[in-house]
Amino acid sequence: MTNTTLKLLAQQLQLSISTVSRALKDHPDISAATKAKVNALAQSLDYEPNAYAIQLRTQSSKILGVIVPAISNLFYDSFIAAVEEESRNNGYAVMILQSSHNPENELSNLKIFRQNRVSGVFACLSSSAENLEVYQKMNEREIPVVFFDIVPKDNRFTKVRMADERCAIMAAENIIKRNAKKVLAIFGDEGLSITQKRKTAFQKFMQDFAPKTHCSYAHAANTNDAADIMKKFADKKQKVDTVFCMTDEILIGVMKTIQELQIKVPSEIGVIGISNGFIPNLYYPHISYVETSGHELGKLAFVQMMANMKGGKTLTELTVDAKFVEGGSM
Amino acid sequence: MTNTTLKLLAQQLQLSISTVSRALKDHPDISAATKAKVNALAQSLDYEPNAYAIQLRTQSSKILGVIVPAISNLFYDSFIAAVEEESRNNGYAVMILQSSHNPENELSNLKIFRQNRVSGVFACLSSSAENLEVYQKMNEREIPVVFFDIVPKDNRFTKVRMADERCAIMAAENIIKRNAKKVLAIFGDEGLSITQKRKTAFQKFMQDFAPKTHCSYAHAANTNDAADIMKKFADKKQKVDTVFCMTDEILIGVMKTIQELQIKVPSEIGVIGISNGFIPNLYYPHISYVETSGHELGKLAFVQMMANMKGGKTLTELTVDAKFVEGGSM
DNA sequence: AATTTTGTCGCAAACGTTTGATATTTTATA
DNA sequence: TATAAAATATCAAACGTTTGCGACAAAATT
Repeated sequence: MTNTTLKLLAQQLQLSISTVSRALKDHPDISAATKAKVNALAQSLDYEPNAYAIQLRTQSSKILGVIVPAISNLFYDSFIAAVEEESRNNGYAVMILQSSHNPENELSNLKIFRQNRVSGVFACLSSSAENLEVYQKMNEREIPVVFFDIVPKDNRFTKVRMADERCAIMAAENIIKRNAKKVLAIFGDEGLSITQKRKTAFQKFMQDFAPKTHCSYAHAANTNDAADIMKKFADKKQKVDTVFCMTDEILIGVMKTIQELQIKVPSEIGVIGISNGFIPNLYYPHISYVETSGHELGKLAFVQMMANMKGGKTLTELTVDAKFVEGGSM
Repeated sequence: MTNTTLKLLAQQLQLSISTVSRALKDHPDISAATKAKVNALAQSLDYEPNAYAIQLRTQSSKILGVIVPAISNLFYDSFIAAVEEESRNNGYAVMILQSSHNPENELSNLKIFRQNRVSGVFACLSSSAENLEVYQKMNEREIPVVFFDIVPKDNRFTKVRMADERCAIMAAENIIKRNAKKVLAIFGDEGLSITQKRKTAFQKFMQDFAPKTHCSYAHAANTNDAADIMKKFADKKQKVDTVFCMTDEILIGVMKTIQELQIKVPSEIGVIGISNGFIPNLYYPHISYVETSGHELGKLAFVQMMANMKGGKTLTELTVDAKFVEGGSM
């Protein structure tokens, strides 16, 4: 079955293509009678405007691109969900590509976006090795880029992210409030700026406000690493009374060890994390956490995108605030 | 900055547009010398073919659509991830839309796909009220549809899904092996065919092979429901010794109650689920589960899509097999 | 009655490609 | 040396829209 086009409608109605086009868009030049006829036929023939032709003609697509390290991730999936929702409500469709933490994929994904002439891209850097010229090139082509979560240091770009320092400090506050004496703080990939920000803020805060609290620092690349680290610090000699987990992956690893060794929470050990809340609520008692909402971030990113597309360049760095959610683990 | 087009390249090289086009595609008609020149200029001017023009001209897009109830979901996110990966490796980009379990959204999403002339769509039904004419219309327009997970009964369509009956039976087998006497089996939304299939198979198997085992059946719409149900069955009078959870959501709820009441797993209660494995491994001991891999299903769906796009209609219903993964909860 | 305004509609070019047919030059064959 | 064959490059139409401009009638204004 051949697709119905403006031309086809025009032929059947003995009208010109332009008249049909205008009728369908409710253009004032066209009489009500004609509009009615056109709409009726379009309806019965299932006319669907060809987005390609429109985009080619108008040089503007209604598609936004999202690059994410992985779709299957508790934080990014909710970010994507939020962006998709906002987009759809504003007449945009979303194209999602994953970089799998691989800069090469990131590049080829960007290429796909360029070829599909997306009208904007949300990007999360896949590695600490920032390859920014590509993004700069996007901007030169008037394709706004909004970075999220893992953002470049460079301030030629628009960025939205969690209030990383605030998150870390909030966690530290609650650790101090618990009157912890020996703290284990496990952070993520050392290469990422997000890690550095959180760690620096945490460290400084602890030194300033609880100089007598002994803090150990560790980095875990994944869940198993975190479980191992926790194991090491759970033995008699260096037993810690509070553990801070920078990510969900780390929290999961830590909890694995805690459950395995049957350490009591919160009496024997206090646990606090940074999370969107899903994982912390899986345990009993619920783990206390500083909330970072992928959903919120997605919504913020979207308004930034719209702002960038409408007005001139708004080279801001916005953060979404964090809040502490009391579980029963502290 | 204006985009570089074939026309621009042609002008600068004093060649015709068609020559440039053919040179870039390594067409045998064009001499090596010309090809070299063209490629060099294209490179230095960052030429990117305009996907819209190509799609308009060739009437075929390199975009696939995915409709999913929710992106932020432990099963669907891995399905999406797999489809995206396969697609990218085959030169396709993926457009993802969520229906939020709402048939209306499902319809408008399909519209977006039609207007963007996607060359195929993966669809997961958003409700038991199957609105199939729309999908039939897609097929008539030669846009293949591959249903996944929640599929229509109608056999005019291509479907891939988990081997639902097998999953349930495998779980039942392991329950019998444990020598369970009082079983609580919690299933999901009663309206979905996937629930019916699993429940029927489970029930029949238990009756046939362990007629003396007492089974209670319940349905939970979400995590909290499951937690409540579990609470009811954990009291003295009707204490169960084994619980079967049809979904991750249910498992989470059940485990919440189990942790809260400090019931020992597996000595006091055996727990078994159907899952992709992420959630079961969060607990200690790991929960035994029948594995249903969204990733596997995604890969299967993709090959079905390719088959449908190449050859004629292959109206098959394929299932991906399940396997039992021993945790320590049985 | 002559002129202007208003209401409808059509013409044609453009967006950036692809591709069958055709033209031109070079090389090989008779 | 003439002629066929091969190599190379060009022409022009088409894909389905949008949109500035012009055309023509009927209605309104002088």
